[in-house]
Amino acid sequence: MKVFEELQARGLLAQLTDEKEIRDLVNAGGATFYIGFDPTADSLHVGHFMALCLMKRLQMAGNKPIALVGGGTGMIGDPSGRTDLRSMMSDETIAHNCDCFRKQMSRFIEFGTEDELKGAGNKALMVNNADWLRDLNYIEFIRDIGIHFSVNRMLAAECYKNRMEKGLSFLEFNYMLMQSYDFLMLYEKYGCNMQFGGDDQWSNMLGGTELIRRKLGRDAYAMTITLLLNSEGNKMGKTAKGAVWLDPDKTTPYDFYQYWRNVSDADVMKCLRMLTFLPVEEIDEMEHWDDTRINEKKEVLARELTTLVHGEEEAKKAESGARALFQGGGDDAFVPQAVLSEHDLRDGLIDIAQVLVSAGLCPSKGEARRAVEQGGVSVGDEKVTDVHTVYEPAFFRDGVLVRRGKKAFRKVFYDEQKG
RNA sequence: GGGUGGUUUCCCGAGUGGCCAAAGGGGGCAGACUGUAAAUCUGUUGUCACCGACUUCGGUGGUUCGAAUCCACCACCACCCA
Repeated sequence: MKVFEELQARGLLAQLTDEKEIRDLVNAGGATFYIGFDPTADSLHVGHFMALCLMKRLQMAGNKPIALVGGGTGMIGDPSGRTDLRSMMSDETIAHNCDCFRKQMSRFIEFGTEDELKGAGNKALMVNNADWLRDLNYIEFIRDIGIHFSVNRMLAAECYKNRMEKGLSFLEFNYMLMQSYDFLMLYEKYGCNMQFGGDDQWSNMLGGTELIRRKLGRDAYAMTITLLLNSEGNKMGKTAKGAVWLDPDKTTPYDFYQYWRNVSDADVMKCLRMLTFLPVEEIDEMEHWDDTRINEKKEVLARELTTLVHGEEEAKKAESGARALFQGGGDDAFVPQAVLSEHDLRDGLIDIAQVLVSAGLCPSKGEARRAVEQGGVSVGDEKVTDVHTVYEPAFFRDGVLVRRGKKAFRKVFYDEQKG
């Protein structure tokens, strides 16, 4: 199976400007393609994951990837799918975020130099559109680029529609022009003939192919990836606490593993297909597993993805920790830990609410107290029923498993040296 | 530039002088049922030294025994007219 067919089989492809051309180019390894990333945070998250995988797959098939970070467009903010104005960022923040992106992306794709990209190889390149957007001359820009855009057509575009009610500033309205200009620049500089992106980027991407056609009379192609939505129709990778990050300091490998271990039944197969690198045949096979093995599927999903992002060792630890907590067995050395210190003591003792808060299991003592009152807390094997329960620090010397609710665990230690 | 309406707790949204830590819904959390799923039901949802105290209703001042509620100014937003 060639790449294109594989992508298709995994249900990754959403819209394409020219299916036949794209298939031939991509399968022959003849594409130099780019995907844009807005540097809105200092880590990539699950929402970027599919794009990374796509880059990896295409690079493995011999195509040349360009990762474009939107240092320039990031200063404006893409109005697509948003209902409010995105806050602008300082240069330093953007530069820092770009660095972080590069580091994380290196796990997936192989970067090289500019010359390598232009030459025969297919090492990836990372570029920043601030390099050409920043010093644009307004008059020249609107004369050379702006003239090719029809406001009427832009307003009809999906990405601006939902903003028509809420209000859309001229600043943001320019986003499409800049993204189109990016494509044009990359085409001229590196012969970049294809752009990929999330399905919500479709209109912006078309803007680019059209601009290239008008300015240069050449064909360029665009293709979007299906947005990964859960069965409720929301973007995946978001939790109540925010995004699921790829950075282990922002989302621990254990939590990352748990996120996938807990996807709803309805979403498992879709995730396996779209996100993992397991052979399509193997996934097709899993389709026929009977319902009792649903949890097995979830484990496969969680293990595969955690391995991709954090490495095999971390994935094993996360799995082992999870098994220790939920199924007995596994090794509880890998359960997330927390350390209490002298600061947590009151009269030489520590109360249950403080334990929960210090261990990061509850955000406030009020909530901690409530959790206890509602019977959701246990320490060791004992369910805690009294809010006023106190412990000797020595009790935690060798680590005690503290549990809040069904899924939040922490192995708690006491160490007076710490802090 | 002119006019009108608005800014409430995580979100939406009630509240127009004391009975307001503030209705209702969503979301979150906990419990029951389960499969670390979904659905459903129940409880809960500002903070703390939690029978009590403290802080919150765009900002700053003011009126009042007492303000989210009244007044003044400022900021921001939406809609209409130019």
